[in-house]
Amino acid sequence: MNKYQPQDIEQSWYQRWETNDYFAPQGDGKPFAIMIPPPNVTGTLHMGHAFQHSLVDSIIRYHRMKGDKTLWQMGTDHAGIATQLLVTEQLAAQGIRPSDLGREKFLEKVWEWKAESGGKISQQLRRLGASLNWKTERFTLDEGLSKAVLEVFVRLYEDGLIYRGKRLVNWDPVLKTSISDLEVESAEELGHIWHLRYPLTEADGAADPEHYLVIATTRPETLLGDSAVAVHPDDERYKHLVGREIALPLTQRRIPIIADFYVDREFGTGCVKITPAHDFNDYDVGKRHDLPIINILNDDATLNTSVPERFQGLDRYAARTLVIAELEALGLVEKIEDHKMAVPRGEKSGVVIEPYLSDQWYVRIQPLADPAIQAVENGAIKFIPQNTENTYYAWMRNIQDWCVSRQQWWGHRIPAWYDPAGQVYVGRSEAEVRSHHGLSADLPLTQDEDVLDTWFSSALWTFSTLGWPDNTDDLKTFHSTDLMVTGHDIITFWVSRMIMMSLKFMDQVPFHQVYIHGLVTDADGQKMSKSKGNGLDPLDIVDGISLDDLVKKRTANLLQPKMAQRIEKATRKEFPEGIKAYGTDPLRFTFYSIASSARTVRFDMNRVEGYRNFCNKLWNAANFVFMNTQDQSITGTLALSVIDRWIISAFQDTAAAVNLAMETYRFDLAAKAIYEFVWDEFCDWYLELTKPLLMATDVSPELQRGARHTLLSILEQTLRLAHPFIPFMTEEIWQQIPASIRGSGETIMLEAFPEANANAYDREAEADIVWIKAIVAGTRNIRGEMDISYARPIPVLFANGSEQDQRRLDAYRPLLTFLIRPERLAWLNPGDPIPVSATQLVGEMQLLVPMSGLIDKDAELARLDKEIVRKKTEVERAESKINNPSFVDRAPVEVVQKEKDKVQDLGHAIAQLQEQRDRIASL
RNA sequence: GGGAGUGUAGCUCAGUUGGUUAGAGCAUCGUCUCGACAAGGCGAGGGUCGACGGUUCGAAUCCGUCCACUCCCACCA
Repeated sequence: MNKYQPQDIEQSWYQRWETNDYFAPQGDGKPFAIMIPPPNVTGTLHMGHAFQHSLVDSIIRYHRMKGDKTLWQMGTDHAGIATQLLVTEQLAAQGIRPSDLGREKFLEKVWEWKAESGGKISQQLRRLGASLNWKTERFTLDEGLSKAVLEVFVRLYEDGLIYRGKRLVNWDPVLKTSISDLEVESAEELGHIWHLRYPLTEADGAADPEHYLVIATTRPETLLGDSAVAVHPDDERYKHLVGREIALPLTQRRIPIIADFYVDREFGTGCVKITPAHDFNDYDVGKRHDLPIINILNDDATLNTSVPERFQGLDRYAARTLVIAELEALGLVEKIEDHKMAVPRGEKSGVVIEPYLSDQWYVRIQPLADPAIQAVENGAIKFIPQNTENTYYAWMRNIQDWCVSRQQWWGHRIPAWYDPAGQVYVGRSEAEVRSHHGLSADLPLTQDEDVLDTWFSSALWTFSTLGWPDNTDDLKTFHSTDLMVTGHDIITFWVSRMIMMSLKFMDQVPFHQVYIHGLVTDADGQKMSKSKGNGLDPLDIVDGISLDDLVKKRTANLLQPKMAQRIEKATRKEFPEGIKAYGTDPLRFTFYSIASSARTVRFDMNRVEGYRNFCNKLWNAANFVFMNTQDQSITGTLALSVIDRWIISAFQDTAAAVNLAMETYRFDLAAKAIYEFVWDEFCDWYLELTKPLLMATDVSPELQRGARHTLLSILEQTLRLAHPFIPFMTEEIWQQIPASIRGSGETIMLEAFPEANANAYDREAEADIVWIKAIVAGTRNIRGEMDISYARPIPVLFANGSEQDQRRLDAYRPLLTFLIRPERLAWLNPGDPIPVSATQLVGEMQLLVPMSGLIDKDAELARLDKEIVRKKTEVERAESKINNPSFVDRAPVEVVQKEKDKVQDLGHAIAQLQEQRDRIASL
């Protein structure tokens, strides 16, 4: 075998798997299905994806190997706003505006773009090794899914669960569309708060220059849309003014002073301007007091015709400047203060969001939410880890009607038509609408211009991908699906809506379990993001990237070009030599290792390096196995030595641990169990212990065959156990295992996943190996501490041993000789003279290395002292427990006995060591 | 303001229902090219488990208070 070079083996295997259709559900096993959270069709793979899909792939491969009829459903999302924005930007670069093209031409461009770049993420998923069923790949805007969307919308409408209404929504003035609460991100920003004087009116209605209320606002331009000033009903300062009027500056309007409990007396002056059309709270106040709702904005956040002419057409911020200037001229600005406040920005556009009054479609959510809450409460759906269900409950128990219309072009167009009188008809098509409502053919109907929120179609994902509304075989077989794997940020957007829609239309939960994984951050715990320039492309870890290319990638297309320099500096510091090509398997193994139940997982390149080393270790171990088994007989009568029986036994523990870890989604523990078995047991001990056996000339052929067989067999089983995590290299090595061991299967992917075999445990062999390890470790410790080269043979003597010790020494002398390189191994009988020696204890037995010429007296004294002190502190601790009557009384008998045994054993040990120490000291 | 989480070795993290000498990887120090592997072998050092109190025979683990950090939701104009 060659050196371990992941890039040599990974690509070709994936192609073979896919060509041979190994990813398709097969067999008669229990169905097991996971739907991929559909990535944006025009997107690229980021670390979060790579992490998530690696986790899912291991689960899928695990179930497939277990014999389940396993489906990992592939699909992509049309990602309405994001994709339309992307294409709009592309066109802008060519100097084209969407409005120049018109709806249809623009959509053609988007489909073109999808055709061009839509395959990218699929290719990246293949590089990751994701065993998705490509053959049934779906797209949220394909024909079938569009049919499902239409069906759902119409049925909801017919059930009275969809309605149209004029409300305040979050409005993105750049994208010119409504967006959902969830797509608004608030961050603290520094701004100002203006304290403005609002003059009271005099009896004749004119402004009273002497008497005014001071109101505080962060948005002075909205003054132009004020309908009232509110005070707290119990506020003694203002009680007498309720009912009087304000002469609203800059306008000719007079507005009332009202009393409402919404007002916080402690804040500012206790007077609040009320602008119902431009603030969610004010909107509610306005409703309660039947105030006029004065919309002062156009859809691009310029001021409209309901304000005085000089403000019309100004952008909201230009208007703010002018409003303040005029108020100052009038002497109505009391003061301006710096102010920290949460500013809502559009997730996609980054622009400040306006509450904006517009006509929108809504889903009446409560009737859908109630059963969805129950499904989690009664355990039909389980969240893992369980506390993540709090996020779900918090959202669902406070849920607001869902605004599902978007003023976009790219998406599912709302199936509603209007006649000239404004009457609305909802149906599956214009033809259906006409026939259903008996409309004459010459009545002109125009379809609603809006499209649906992207999450509307995603909400149907678990069943629409399987063919719903048709009752297909796939739907019957795989729904409800078994597991949904996603990040906690997506619980509200998606998980909750899938549960609601699936219960409504399938009368089934969409999935039985939801595994919520942590968020991948950089090594400093910072969220990876384009704007911070700290993101990593998973494929750059697989394939490697030069420092210059990495810098280029991170600083390209920044929203804030100013950041480029800082990002470049940080990147050059963090990756002075770029990133090496580590390969997919090591990257994947890293993901499993860091996937504990923590809410954030830091991605640390050092760990990738460590797990690359692990893969290399396994590779080289396989190399060793093949070297020692090729052209050698492995069939015929076999005899298993103690080391064979031990490693077989140890493997069962590992298999049990990995199975348990997979059932509980503890990928880190699965990875750890495999890592430790391969490295610490198989490589460090088993391979070493087989060497003397395989090289010996005086050992029976049966035993040698047994060792060769076990080498191959344990390697083969280990490969199967590790396959869900490191699929490529396990396949590559597995293919080289002789068919007499591995069977005639075509691929490791479809072989059985190992389970612990209760009959294969051999505790006796395990105990013997523990003994051998202790002997070897004892001499190694003396060698290491005394600085005795491994090349120099040392005499090793055993004193005070039991019969069992002697039996073991006789049996394992060749093994020990190989591992220890002693000058001799000698058993001392009681009464034999004991030379002054460096000493290690193995149970009661003393392992002695005579000091003559080898060992420094002071060094050995120091070594013994250290050991004696260590044992003494331990014995003291145990003794204090035993001497405590309440411990002896109350602790379980076996715990007490354990402490007593410990004191006794340690007592003997200390006595022996002390004796040795005294002898050496007296030299 | 409401909710959740985290704090264990220099760094990143395990630690399963309270009973281990508190572990691992990386890093550090020493040493070794011995028949798979220097992307390696062997040996070693390193922690009053955030702080304080409580429950208990016994606390990293359970409870309370506090400190520090993180995230989510709702936001005071």
